[in-house]
Parts: sequence; C-alpha cells; structure tokens
Amino acid sequence: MRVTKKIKQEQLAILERLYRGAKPELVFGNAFELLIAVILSAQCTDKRVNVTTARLFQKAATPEAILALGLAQLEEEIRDCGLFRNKAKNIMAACQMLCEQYGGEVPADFEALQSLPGVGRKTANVVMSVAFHQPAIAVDTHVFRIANRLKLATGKTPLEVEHGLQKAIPREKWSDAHHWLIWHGRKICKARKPLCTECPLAPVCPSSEPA
DNA sequence: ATCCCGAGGG
DNA sequence: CCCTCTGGAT
Repeated sequence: MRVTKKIKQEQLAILERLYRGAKPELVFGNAFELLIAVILSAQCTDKRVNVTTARLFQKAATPEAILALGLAQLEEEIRDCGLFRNKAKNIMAACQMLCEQYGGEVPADFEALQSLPGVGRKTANVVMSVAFHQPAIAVDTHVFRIANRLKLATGKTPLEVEHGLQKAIPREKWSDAHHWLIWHGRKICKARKPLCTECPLAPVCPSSEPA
C-alpha cells in the first residue's frame, strides 16, 4: 500500500474518532508535579506513578521540599516505579537546578526543560504540550512504532519521526494526536502482537496483517 | 516471558 | 549506536 497524503488524512480521521478526548492518565496539579510524574513514568505504568506521586507530593510537592527530603528518602518514595536510583538522582539534580537557576519554577521553555537532568526530548515535549499548552508531539515508544507502521511518518530515530508527524498533522492537533497514537499503541497496535483483525485502521494501514 | 508514554553514559 | 538501569503488571 502506498500511503499518500490522502491516506494519512484518513488515518488521522479514524484515530481522532477512536480516541477523541484522550488525555494523559497521569495525575498532576501543576507543571512541577507533571514534570516529576513524567520522569517517573519511564518503564512504569501511569497507574503506578499516580500511586507513587500521591504519596510523594503529600510529603514534598516542590523542588525545595524534595531537596530537603534527601536522596535516600526519595529513592524509597519512588522505588516501586522502577529505575529508581537513576530517577531519584536525576530528580534531585533537576530540583537543584530549578531552585538555583529558575527560581524554583518549571521553565516554560523547551531548551531549558531539556537541559534538566533526566529530562530528554520526549519529557520536555510532554511538559510543553500538557502543562504549557504549546503545540508539541512527544515521540515515545508507542508513537514511534505506530507512526512507522502506518507510515504516517517514518524514520530511524524519534526525532525524525517527530518532524515527519509535524508535517503530516495540522499544528493545532499535534498535542491531541500524540495521545491518539499512545492509546492506539496501548489498546490495539501493540508492540508484539498487534490486533490487526480488530483494528479500524487496517484498511488504511500498510503494515496490517490478516489473521 | 514480555512489556510499560526514556535518558544518560560508554 | 548499544548498553544499562528497575519493579510491577499481565
């Protein structure tokens, strides 16, 4: 199947219809809480992150408070999210930078966000999009896989796919489309055994395989 | 067994 | 570019 511009538009229309109103499952009250939640969400379910952050933010919900908590205590708080030593170290360093360079506030700036320890391109895009309502497409493992399978945007790296998606999707829908692709990846277009037979996009998907 | 909304280091 | 870090869910 050759995926023309027209087919891409059909793919997006179906995704929008399927996942309209999809939003992040992560619970947060402000940009800082979202930032921490997204860092914790790597290799961890959102539900688990929500349990952890509810407990954590009760004790420490600002960069200052988390610094005061100390590394060892933070590790204990976030242990069951996985990768906890790396995440704790990065969060501590990020909080220190937020306090020293950004007045204790999360900067609404992509480059500044990405310069924080533990914050890469994907996390910075999520924060810009969800907390600051800027058009952005965060390319995580799902978005990368689905975009390539649909040939909505192809590429060997998340950055290439991000740029491809920016061309294929109208700017005002970037943030929403990110969530459509996530949910499609979770529910149907799974990494190992995609459920092609029950996928509404099968007729417009070059990777769809019949049962 | 296999996957979960990654990032940093070698 | 590949490796490592990690517990929980299914």
